[in-house]
Amino acid sequence: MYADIIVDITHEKLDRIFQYSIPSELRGELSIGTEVIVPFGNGNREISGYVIAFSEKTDYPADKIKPVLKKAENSVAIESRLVALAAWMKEQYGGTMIQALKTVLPIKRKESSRVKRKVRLLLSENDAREKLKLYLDKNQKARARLLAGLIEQPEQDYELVTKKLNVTLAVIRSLKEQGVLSLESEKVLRGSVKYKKHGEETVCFNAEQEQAVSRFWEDYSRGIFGTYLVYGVTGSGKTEVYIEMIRRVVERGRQAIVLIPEIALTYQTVLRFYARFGDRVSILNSRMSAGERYDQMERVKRGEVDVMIGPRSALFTPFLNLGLIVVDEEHESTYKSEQVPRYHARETAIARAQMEEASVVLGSATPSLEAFYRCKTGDSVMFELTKRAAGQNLPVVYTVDMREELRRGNRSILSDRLKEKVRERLNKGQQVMLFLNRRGYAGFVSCRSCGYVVKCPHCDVSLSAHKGGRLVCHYCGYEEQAADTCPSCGSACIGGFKAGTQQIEDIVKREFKDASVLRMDMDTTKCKDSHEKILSAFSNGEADILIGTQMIVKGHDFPNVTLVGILAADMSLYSNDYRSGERTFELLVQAAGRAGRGEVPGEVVIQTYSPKHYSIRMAAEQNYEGFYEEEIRYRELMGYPPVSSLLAVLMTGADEEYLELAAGHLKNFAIRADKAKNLQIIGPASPYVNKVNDEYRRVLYLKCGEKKVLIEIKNLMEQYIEMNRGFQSIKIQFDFNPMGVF
DNA sequence: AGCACGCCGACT
DNA sequence: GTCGGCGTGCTC
Repeated sequence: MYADIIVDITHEKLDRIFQYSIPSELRGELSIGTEVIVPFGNGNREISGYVIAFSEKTDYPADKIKPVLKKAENSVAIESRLVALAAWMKEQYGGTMIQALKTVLPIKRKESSRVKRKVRLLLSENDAREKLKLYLDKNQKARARLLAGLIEQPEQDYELVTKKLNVTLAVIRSLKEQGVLSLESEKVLRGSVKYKKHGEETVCFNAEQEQAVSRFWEDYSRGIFGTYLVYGVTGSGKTEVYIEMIRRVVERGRQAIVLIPEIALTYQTVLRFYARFGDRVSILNSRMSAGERYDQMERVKRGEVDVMIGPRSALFTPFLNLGLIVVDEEHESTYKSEQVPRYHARETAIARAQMEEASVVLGSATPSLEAFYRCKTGDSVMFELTKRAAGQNLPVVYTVDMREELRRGNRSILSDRLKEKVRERLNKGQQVMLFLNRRGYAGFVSCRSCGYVVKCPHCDVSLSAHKGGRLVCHYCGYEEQAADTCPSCGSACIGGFKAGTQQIEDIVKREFKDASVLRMDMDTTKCKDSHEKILSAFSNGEADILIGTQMIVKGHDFPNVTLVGILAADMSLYSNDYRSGERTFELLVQAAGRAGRGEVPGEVVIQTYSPKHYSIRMAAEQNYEGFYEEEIRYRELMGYPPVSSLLAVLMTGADEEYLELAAGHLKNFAIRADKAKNLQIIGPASPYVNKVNDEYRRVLYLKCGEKKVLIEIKNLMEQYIEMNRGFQSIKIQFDFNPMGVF
């Protein structure tokens, strides 16, 4: 009997099974998922690993097999179920088993995992240059390379240095001994949020809520663990429904996970859970340190927690008897991981629930096409909540055709109707929200004479103009000062183009001189709590108008907001992204939902250049089903998810020509591997953003009606990539049903 | 990742 | 010849 072990080191070459013999004293002690200490390599360094399977036979020479040393101390007995889930994720989303395990396993290293290693030059520039000369004379190439790199940029990340300059730890060490550089590690620790305990509330359910809970409970009691979609407009009391379902599940001695998009945005929701379940609730937060997360997981394992609330990663809470997973605001794109494995929390929640005999409840006011499609095909049961709990009415929506405005000679970003409405509200002492769709599009700087656009030297994106003449790259943070004349033709006609939130702030301030204005976007919320501060300032009535991007439309009720203006509703509509219609609809409905949350009925003004587009029309009518019908027809026609499956293969490399070549080879391989010829292969194409951080990118799309086929092809491609050394200098990632096109 | 091994230019 | 830097390959 041998134990198949995955060694806990992040490196692709070690991402495979190593077999160890099991000494007699450990027999029966080990199970799948146990963390163990094993001897490894020459000199038998002791490292940790996870048992992922047991096998009777081995292909490896028996005399070379070493025994497992012991179980890891304070070994987090990670549930074998989580290892199984990791295996499922690896299969579904690609990547290595190690990567999958790392996303699934509780964080065990107390603080050290948050440590970042940095290399810093200790010499002055002159001394360094002298030293560099010395190295070059001695023909010490690696040292010279490293030093030259450090002269350019005296402080760098360890990983960056080793990769970019292609030097090994040995080189860095010897330079350290010579006093040329220092290798330091930075610890990052942050405080947690404290939650107050509240008294219990009594809740009365309306008929729809009652029906949802009882239908769910009927199934649950009979041992039917299904997937449900709570489709309810904002303010229809979804949270109460979740809480009641969880209460019943917890009463049966099982635990529940509640996934929410971002903790800060649903602070009020969290408080409600806290009020109901007290300290049996634990909260995971993206701002928490590894140590704090670890403590939470320890509490979970000691059985002190019944309900875990948190973002995507909370899905992997090691509950022993998981009974229910709630995915709130299920349509949110933050549920899709941007790192390998690029899993979707909704799909993964459903998979985990099936493995552990638990139910899944999805909730949204604007369900994802995927979730709604599941209901149509009978894979999920839908509960509809149509009544706003407090009995408020839906807002009145006006659509303004901006082409018409232009024809009438209004060249402002604000339509006459919106201006008039804003003034009306200001006179009444009510608040207004102005919402700008997407920041990235606006504010780029171009030359009106020759058309030159100022771009980031490291990424293929235009720089955005900020206050004080700074030009900033939103991808890598690069900054430069804006030039007075065009660097290409010398013309003075160079300047900012279109409007970002900053420009709109200026325009609004000019238009409504007596109103106080707050702005909320990526720049004003960089600081830790600034997000909360701006929202609470607005909530307290410290400003009349709030201007912002996506982030102002989610969470937080502002009872005094009676007008919402959507400035450029179609800004994201005509990118060639297959989800743009869905995203536009979602945003518009959510933004409109901000109006009239108090007693005064709300109004919404949607400014658009394409008032006939179904996303905008249906959003104005608040008609989800109408939108769904149109959108699903389009997805069907084009073979996009959820009707078909789409696999994006992302390739990144520093050498563009070589990347192109490799991408072509991979495409040809896919064509050959697709024996039944039921695959549609598109590309390799240059993504919209062609270069990030000096690395070029290419993308290949594979479409197929059957997901199984795509997964098989993905597995074959992974093998092919591993076998051929030509792919070594290229990073390849798989992304199933990506959140957009690249 | 980390360690040993072996190649190759530089220097006693 | 030998010393030391640096790339390469292996780890059950």
